[in-house]
Amino acid sequence: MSMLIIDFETKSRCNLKTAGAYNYAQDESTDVLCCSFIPQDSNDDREFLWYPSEGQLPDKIVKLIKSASLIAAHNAGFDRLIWDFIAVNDYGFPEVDLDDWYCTSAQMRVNNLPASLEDAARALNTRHKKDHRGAQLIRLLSIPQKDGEFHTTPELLAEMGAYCLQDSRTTKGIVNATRLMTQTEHSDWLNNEDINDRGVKIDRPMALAAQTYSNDEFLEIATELALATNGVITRHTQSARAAQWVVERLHSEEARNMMFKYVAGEPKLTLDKQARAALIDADTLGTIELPEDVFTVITLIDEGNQSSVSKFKNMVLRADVETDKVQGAFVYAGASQTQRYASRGLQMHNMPSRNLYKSIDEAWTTYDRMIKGAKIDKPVMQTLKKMLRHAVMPNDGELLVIGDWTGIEARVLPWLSDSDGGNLKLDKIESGVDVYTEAAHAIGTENRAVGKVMELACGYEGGANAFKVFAKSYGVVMPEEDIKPAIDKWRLANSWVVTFWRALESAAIKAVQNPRKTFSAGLIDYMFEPDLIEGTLLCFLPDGSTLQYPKARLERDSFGISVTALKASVKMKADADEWPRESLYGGRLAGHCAQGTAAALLRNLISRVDKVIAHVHDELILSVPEDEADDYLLMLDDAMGFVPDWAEGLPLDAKCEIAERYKK
DNA sequence: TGCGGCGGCGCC
DNA sequence: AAAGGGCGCCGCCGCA
Repeated sequence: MSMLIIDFETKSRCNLKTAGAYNYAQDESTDVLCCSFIPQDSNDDREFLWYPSEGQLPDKIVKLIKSASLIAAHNAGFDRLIWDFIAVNDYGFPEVDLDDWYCTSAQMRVNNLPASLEDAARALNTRHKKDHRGAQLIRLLSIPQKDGEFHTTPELLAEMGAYCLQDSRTTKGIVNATRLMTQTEHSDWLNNEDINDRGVKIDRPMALAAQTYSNDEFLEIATELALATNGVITRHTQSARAAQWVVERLHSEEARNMMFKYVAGEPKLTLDKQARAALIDADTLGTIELPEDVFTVITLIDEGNQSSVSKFKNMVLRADVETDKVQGAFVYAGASQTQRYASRGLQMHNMPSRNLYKSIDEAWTTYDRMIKGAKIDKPVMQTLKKMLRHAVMPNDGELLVIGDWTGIEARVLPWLSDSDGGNLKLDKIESGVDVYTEAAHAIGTENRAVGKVMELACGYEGGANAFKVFAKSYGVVMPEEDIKPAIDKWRLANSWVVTFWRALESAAIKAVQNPRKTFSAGLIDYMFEPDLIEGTLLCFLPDGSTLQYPKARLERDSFGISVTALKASVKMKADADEWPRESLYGGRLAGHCAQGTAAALLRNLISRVDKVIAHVHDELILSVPEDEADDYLLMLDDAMGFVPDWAEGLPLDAKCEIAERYKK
């Protein structure tokens, strides 16, 4: 295998960040500034740099490309588009098959390292100092200047070339300091590129109308806020100011206490959604009395705080002008701890799903009003929020087929534990026993909601805090002194999971103590590889895929020894000298294994199913020709119920439906 | 003016 | 045995 690392620097009038890579690459103003080529082989120190001013790509580089088995780039999705849309047509670059692309950022993510070149290099200590000049050069050369023209200074271009080469050297460094993607990972990455190319069609007129409504509403809210607060608060987003303003106007200690949340044990003043709900509820019940202006302010902030509405804006900015499709929304292994997918740009993974319209007819009624610009139900922001999913639509002449796995993680966790108690739980789930009611009984209550909160909050070693967070969102109230005993009772009734936490933790510790030997917990295997990334703890999931914990080591704290490792998702602070770390206690390991295995199931499903346009962790969305929708529905139902060889004994069940619009 | 940190909010 | 975990985006705010 010979890999050629390439890197484009480009310029454009199109805003890459807001328009996305697909629009950027196809914008007529987009052009190449330079491109670097470096073989990945550490024994091969050739380097090539090409500028468009040299004319067509020289033969020796064309030969180099043709002799390479893979073309690698950091965020190869971007370089692939520049290559296909610009370099092949304008500069004689040879065509490269999709299958021959390789993404080094994806390689960082499968190694559980930060995705960006800069951060991956910092985490690996291969390059410490942030390259401010690089960012400066991008501002100088890649975007139009104030006069609307681009700099063409040869000196600056030469500096950009050097910067481009340096990036490729850094890429070569991090590629060779970490594990390459396996064939399966590479093929899953390619499947993701396919989905990104396909795109998600959005309803442009509806998204545009939504923006008009929300702009008007934001203005109105701002005016009323300023009026109610004498100009102290001028926007609903001024959270610190609003919290201060409100707390100063509360009469009772009890009311003020509702405005504190605890972060790492420290009390913090907040006027977040839960604090607002608590204040309003207590006022309604009469246990506290809110001054009228405070009530007004809280209500206004509630109405304004529908951040999801900004997705309408993203849809319009990112949709292709001709096809109305948003491409490139998914990131393979974007969640590096668990290898779940992430979604960016038009973030498909956090569309509002609660308190939506009960029937699609109600949604269509609102839709008609929106398209006409007529009045829609108040509060306006809530109405728009309800409509957001429906702005995602099938391709022309097609229908959506949506499938949703039932309680996937609640099944995966007991299955992974490979225990009698876990199997009993699976049997109950399969035979339709209501596990929430049962959990309620286990802790001595008939209240099913309490049981639900216990099940959701406790599976990953969550304590009283976790319980409270879930309890609030499900409207469950439990006296403080009852919480801890309830958790203890739940753990007693689910001792298989407590055993599994301890087993995972112990296997991880033993693995680090005994390099290259395998230690099991349930269906999970751990092994420590001392020569990978300063020592990496490998976690093998049942499908053979791995979760990685780089720079793993044993650390002693007040409770004893535990494994700690680099935490990719927390950004290293500018003045820090080591990348942030995390402690791998049993509950956290269990969470990673359950999410990771669910993600493995989804990847497996995606590799078997055609016409996928989107997915949301346990949900798959296809766009299929209308007259084939019934067939695809049956197919998807089968595909989602199919249990791969490696998952024998795991019951899978899905709800699938045909829909004219995306919905919950 | 640009940035990094942080609070807030949405989802599974 | 203490600990929910995993994300991305938006806007504010303080600092350089």
